[in-house]
Amino acid sequence: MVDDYLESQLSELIKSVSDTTRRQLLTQLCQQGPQRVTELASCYDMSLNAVSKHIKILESAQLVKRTTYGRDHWIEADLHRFELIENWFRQMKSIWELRLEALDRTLTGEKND
Amino acid sequence: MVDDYLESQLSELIKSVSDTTRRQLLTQLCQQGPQRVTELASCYDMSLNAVSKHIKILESAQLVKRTTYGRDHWIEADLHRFELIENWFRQMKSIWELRLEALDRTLTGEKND
DNA sequence: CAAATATTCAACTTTATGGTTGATTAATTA
DNA sequence: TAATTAATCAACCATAAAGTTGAATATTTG
Repeated sequence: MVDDYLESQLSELIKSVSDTTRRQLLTQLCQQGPQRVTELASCYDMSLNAVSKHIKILESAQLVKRTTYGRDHWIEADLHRFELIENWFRQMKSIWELRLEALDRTLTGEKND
Repeated sequence: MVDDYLESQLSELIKSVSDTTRRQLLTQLCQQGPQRVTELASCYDMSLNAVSKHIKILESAQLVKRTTYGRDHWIEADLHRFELIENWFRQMKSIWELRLEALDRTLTGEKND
């Protein structure tokens, strides 16, 4: 009964932002706007290839999009997909809080009898 | 200038919810309240040990807490730490949206000159 | 056209992750 | 007290993840 597709989408999305470098890349892109791969890479203490891979991971999670002009690839943040994750968190918290409130009512003693 | 401690806390938290089984465990705990390890494990198609490990991961991310009575360990969801993740998402989205709005103003043509 | 540049692809290494089984520890119950 | 039960620990395995280097592929520029 659990939506496997949503579940795996959620896993991919969450994993993609679980890495510090990728979170930094996203921050950088949100703050400074679209940038080329080499530009992005210059900020990190790792090979261009490593950064290129991180970008591909963000891309396949649909958190960035790529536009290619000749040999230059422009990478741009696209946080629409954040909604999926945020919904999950919101939903979890509401279930959790509901139980706590119900428990609280029980402990305080139901007034209705 | 980046807070390394916060960063690694965030990574640990996000990683801990990036796994489907752990998300399911959390859901189960939020919906049904505290449960023992064996009870929890009975719902999954994997060994008790595997589930026990998942619980430990959630525990060290401080998303569940454990209370021991004799040989029974009661596990309870505790989503207070969600705030950290939610703050990050909120902050990212606001940076992203700010840039988009600024860009939009630019394209529409600044009225101020 | 040759050299330089931007990027990815491929192969490899190391370490982390998610799972297993078998043994151990501690608490309960018959 | 012996057997059962709840849970972890330890060692292991397979796969995934994060990084490296070197080569390949386009595109641009001198």
